Parts: sequence; structure tokens; C-alpha cells
Amino acid sequence: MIDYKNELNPAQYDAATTLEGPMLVIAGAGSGKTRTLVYRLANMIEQGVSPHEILLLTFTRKASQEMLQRAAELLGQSVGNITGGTFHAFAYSVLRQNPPAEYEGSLSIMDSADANGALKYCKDTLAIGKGDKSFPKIQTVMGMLSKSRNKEMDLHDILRREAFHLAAYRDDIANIGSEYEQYKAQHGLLDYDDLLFKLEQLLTVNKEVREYYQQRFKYIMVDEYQDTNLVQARIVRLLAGGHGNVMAVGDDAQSIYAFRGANVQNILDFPKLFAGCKMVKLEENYRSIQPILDLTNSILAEAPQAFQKNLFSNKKDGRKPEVLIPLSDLTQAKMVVDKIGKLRKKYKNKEIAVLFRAGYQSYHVEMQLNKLGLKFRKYGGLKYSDAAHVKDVMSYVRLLMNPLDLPAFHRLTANIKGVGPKTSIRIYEATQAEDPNKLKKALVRYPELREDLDLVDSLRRQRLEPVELLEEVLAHYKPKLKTIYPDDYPRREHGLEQLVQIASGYSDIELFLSDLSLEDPTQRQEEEEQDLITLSTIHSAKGLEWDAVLIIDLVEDRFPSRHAVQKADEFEEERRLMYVACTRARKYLGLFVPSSLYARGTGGNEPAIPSPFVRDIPGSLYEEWRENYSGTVTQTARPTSTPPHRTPQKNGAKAPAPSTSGAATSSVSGGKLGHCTHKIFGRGKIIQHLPPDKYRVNFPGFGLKVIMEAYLVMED
DNA sequence: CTGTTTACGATTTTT
DNA sequence: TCGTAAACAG
Repeated sequence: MIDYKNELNPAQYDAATTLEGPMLVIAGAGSGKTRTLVYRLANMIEQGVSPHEILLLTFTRKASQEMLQRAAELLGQSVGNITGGTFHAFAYSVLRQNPPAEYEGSLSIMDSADANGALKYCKDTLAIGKGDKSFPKIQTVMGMLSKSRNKEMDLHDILRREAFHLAAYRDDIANIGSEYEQYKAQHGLLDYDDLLFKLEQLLTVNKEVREYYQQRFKYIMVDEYQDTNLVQARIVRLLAGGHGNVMAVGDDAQSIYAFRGANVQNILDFPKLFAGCKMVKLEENYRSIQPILDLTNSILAEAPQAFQKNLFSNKKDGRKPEVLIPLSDLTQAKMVVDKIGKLRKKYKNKEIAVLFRAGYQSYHVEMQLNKLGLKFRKYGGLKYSDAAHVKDVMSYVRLLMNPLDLPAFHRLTANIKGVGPKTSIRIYEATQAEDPNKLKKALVRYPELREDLDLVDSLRRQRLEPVELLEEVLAHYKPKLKTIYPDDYPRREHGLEQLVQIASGYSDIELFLSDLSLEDPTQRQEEEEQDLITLSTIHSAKGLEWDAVLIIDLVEDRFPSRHAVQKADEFEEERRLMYVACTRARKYLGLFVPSSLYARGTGGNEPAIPSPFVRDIPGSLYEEWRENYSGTVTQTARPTSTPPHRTPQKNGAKAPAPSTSGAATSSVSGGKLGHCTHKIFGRGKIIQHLPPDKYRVNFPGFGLKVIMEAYLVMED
């Protein structure tokens, strides 16, 4: 028997033992949210709930598997067949079992590359934006369309809010969008957004299906609820409609997916949506030492939040977090790796993580780690299944599952000499039109094409296990590898062996296919076993924790990202991102603030401005270390008294460091720079004086600008 | 039309 | 740095 009362705190106990009725759990970072869910799962099983009746929706597949595994350990027995995974994966599995008429026999999931390619194709078909240099990039168009769908707002409003300068292209973008919808319908394709909308539609329209799932899943748990979007919330309501036994878990302070349509309002509205909703707040932090929490609380202090939280820990002792100031982002890498070297004496590799805003920022650190032969694993950035050779191979499989899958067909033909996009589409049409003459001509002209199509046909006739299927495809594809990718085919060949490895864990080819695009199955593979250092984007670090966490590139333009400085809500999301990053740390937190950034254009270094998220931390909450020109690192002397809160420019220690390129700038450390007003941008904070007559000013709502003194009205 | 070269440009985050 | 898009040659 599990002693719930002793092993959980009162709030956790409450959450884990209330099984009936709607419940909202507001779980602060590190407050034992996962633990609570695990105990709740175990409790359900102990109470005799059938695993078949439980639905556990999480943000990643990994998260749900971990929970199920921990619950099993707790119970000392398997938890059985609990349905768990992401909304997207769940949606796909339901759609697969109850295919809407129009998708029977032909249904493929498009990844973002497919979707972009399809959109490009639509744009070209409609001959929109030809030769127009300022026509928005296809990714931009896709971004707008997807945002419009995810936020369920009119494209017009999205453009007005997010990209005013594209207003002139509104009709073009809308037309490309509707062409894209047609394209998908014609070829049995679903993109990520479709999975959710089609599931909602199915559950709404089909009473039988809806009632089946309502009755089947008597208990529903949704993790990371703050990162759900509108349609996901409606799906939850549809599923829980009958009984209302649904628990949403989340933390509004950790909402970091608004950019893809997540709506924090969902978690605020949850109690309204489900009458009689019980609410539990988990506030005690079991993860971090108090000095780290002091710092994270100060980050959050500046943010407006709906659910007040006051994180506290009983681990009072420990070192203050460190702010480390390398001379540049290039020396930052060395400094990071040096730091890791020291931390390794105390912590295991797998308890050390380097976090960053965007995938490319870890580049220099990766080089340095490689140099020293330190092994690491990188999360975020490119996915395994994005690799061209993997997509090549999978396109055979996709085509055999869905003969209409045009993106897959294009991939396949692109590797045939002499066949480009135009020929490819003609051949595709010939196969569809069953025009034997045309097709025959093409087959004669391109012998490779015949081999490819024969292979797909023969695979379709057989009923093979995923591994066998892949072996056949690889036997056919591997010889091509050398000619297609002459420079690095050995590496790719190795990658394909890994693909076979992954496939061996599946008996259902469709599941294998969808997991590859909806979850990253490689993450499971090397799992914990190896003692690897982690490099990760902050987004991919969600829900994880390490003893030691180093965050790099904490300067304006990088973090917050330059794209997010314009609008207040995006800026706040960056702040929450910073909060998420810092709360990953248990014992050590290091913030790296390079003094200058390598400038691609000029080849020199440009001075960098410390991130506002660091500037705004009271100096008493951290220690500061600065790299000297000699390469040594010394602690910055600082006043013993706490500097007044939120007046960072008075703290000389946090001023931007002198530029490495000479006396181009004056330091802010005089503390004289205050605020100023600009005719158009309004009032802003002066960040830096650029002699003789320019200033760098941060205007709320407009971001950083460099302005001539003549246009500014100074305050004293 | 395809394939290659060159120039340019631009860089979030993920299912 | 990388990757993509326009320009050009076959």
C-alpha cells in the first residue's frame, strides 16, 4: 500500500486523491507536479480504475511515458494500457480508428517541410508574387496562416496585429491559403493544425464516436495546460463532457507557446468551463535551493500574473547564482566549457545543462565541447526526421500508405536525374489519370522511376513488418545514397541504420510513421543510459531539471529575441521563458552575459547590451564574475548593500562592458543616463551613449533604437 | 526544363 | 555560417 498522506504534502495529497469531478492544479515550477500526477495515477489503479479508462495528455510523449513508468515503479506492477501522449498523437490515433470518409485509404501527416513545400507549390500554381521581391517569404506566409488558424482569428486581424507591413498582401495570402486547403484535401494530407481541428470536427459531428470516447475515458488528465490552444481546450471539453472527471495541470507563469497559438486564458477559464471545479495550488518548491528561487521570484515579480504564486524551499543554504561576463560571445564558449569542467567535479555530466534561446546559439559551445572530447546531447533545433535521407526513405513508405501523397512523390522523383518539379507533377498526374501512354513514356525515359514505382507497388502488395519494409526500401535506396549525397554519405548511412533500429520497436507501420513526425522517437533511444551533458533550447527543456544550469547569450537581441521586443505580450513571454530556464536549476545557476557579439557583417565585435532580464535582477541576489583581457576571471567587487530595486542603470557593475574594438562607446556606469522622449517613439530608457551624438534607447513597444541626440528630449 | 553557380540574406521557439 | 533564391548555361 502506498502511504499517500506521508509521501505527499497536503496540497499534493488533495490533488492525488480527489478523483471525481473537475480540478485545476496550479503547479509552480518544481512543486512536485509530476510526482502528484504519478501518485494520482497509482491511486486510480489502486482504486480499481481500469487503465483502459484513463487518458493522459502531455506535452511530449516522453513526459507521459516517464509518468507511467514511475507510477508502475510505485505500484510495483505495470500500470497497463493507459492512453498517453500528445494531443496531436492522440488526435491521429482517433482519426485513424474512425477515419472520416474523405480520408479513408489515404491519410498522411505533413511535417513542416512538407507543409512549406505545399504552400510554395500553391503560390507558384496561382502565380502569385512572381518577381515581387518584397513578397513575404513562404515561411512568413505559413506563419501568418497558421497563427490565424491557431488563434482562430481572421487573417486580416493577424496581419494587422503582427505584420502591419504585409497588409497589402492580405488577399494574396488568403488565396494561397485556400489553395493550400484544397491541395491538402486532394492529396489526403493533414498538417499539424488539421489533426486537432479534424478531431474536434469528428467528435462534434459524430455522436457515436463522441459518446464512445466520453464513456471510455472516465478520467482525463491534461498536463501543461497553460500551453494549450483554443481547439485543444474544446477537445478536452468534448471528451470530458459527460462526466467532468478532468484534471488540468499547469502554471500560467510558464506559458511559453503563445507564438504557436497557445492561450494562457485557457487555464484561467478552466474553472468557468467546468462548473464545480476544485482548485489546488502547489507552492512549495522541492527542486531548487532558496538562493536560486530568490532570483527566479525576482524575475517573476515584474510580470503580471493571474494566479499569485510564492515559491519557497526549505533548502535554505547554497551558493547564490552567478552572473558571468565573458568579453565576447566567442570567449563565452570557452568560459562555459571551463565552468562545465569545474562543475564536473561535483556533478555528473547528465546533471549539467546549457540552455539557450535559439538552436544556433549553442554552436560555439558545441565546438569547444568537441575539442575537449566532452560528449553532449542537443535538444531542440533540427529534428532527426528532418534529415533529408530519412525523409527520402520515408517517402517510399508514405507513398505506399497513401498513393495520393504528393509531397512524398516529389521527394521520390527529386532524386531521379533529369526530373525536376515540373516533370514530377506531370508524372504524378499521369499515374492518377491512369493514362497508360504518358506514364509509359515517362517510365521508358526514366528507368529509375520505374524501379521506384515498382518497389512501392510490390511493397503495397506484401504485408510487412516495419523493419522488413525498411530493409527492402534501404536495399533499394542505399546504393543511391552515394550519388545523392557524395560528401557525407557514410554519416547518413549510419543514420539510416538507426532508423531501422527505431522501426524494430514498432509493429504498426502507421504508428511508426506518425511517431516519426509527431514525436521524436530518437529521444527515447539514448535515454539517460549514457552520461551526457545536455544542450537544449529552453522550449525543449520544459519540464526537465538539472543540478547545474548554464544559460548563455543573455543580451539584447538574443534573449529576449530581437523579434520579441516589439510587442508587450511577446516581451512578457520572453520573460516567462527566462523564468522557465532559471527554474530548471537545482543547485547551481550560471547566467552568461557576453560583453560583445561577433558581428557577421563587419567581421568585428559589437558591444552587447545585457538582457533586461539580468539587468533587472537586484544585485544582492547573485555574484558576478568578469573575464579579463588576459583570459582570467575575477569576481566583481560590489556594494554590500542591496541596490534599490529596478534601477539597474545605477548599478555600475551591470553596465555594458567596454567595447573590445576601442573607445567607440562610453560606459553607462556613470549612472547619468536616464530617460528621454522621442517624437514618434515616446518615452524610453537610454541604454547607451554612442559618441559623439547618438544614443541607444529602449522604447517600450518599439524596442531598441539608435537615435541622434538632436531628435531626443532628455530628462534629467 | 533541369542542373549548376553565384549571390545574397538572414537567422525563434515546436507539434 | 548556412541555406535558399535568383541567374545562367546546357
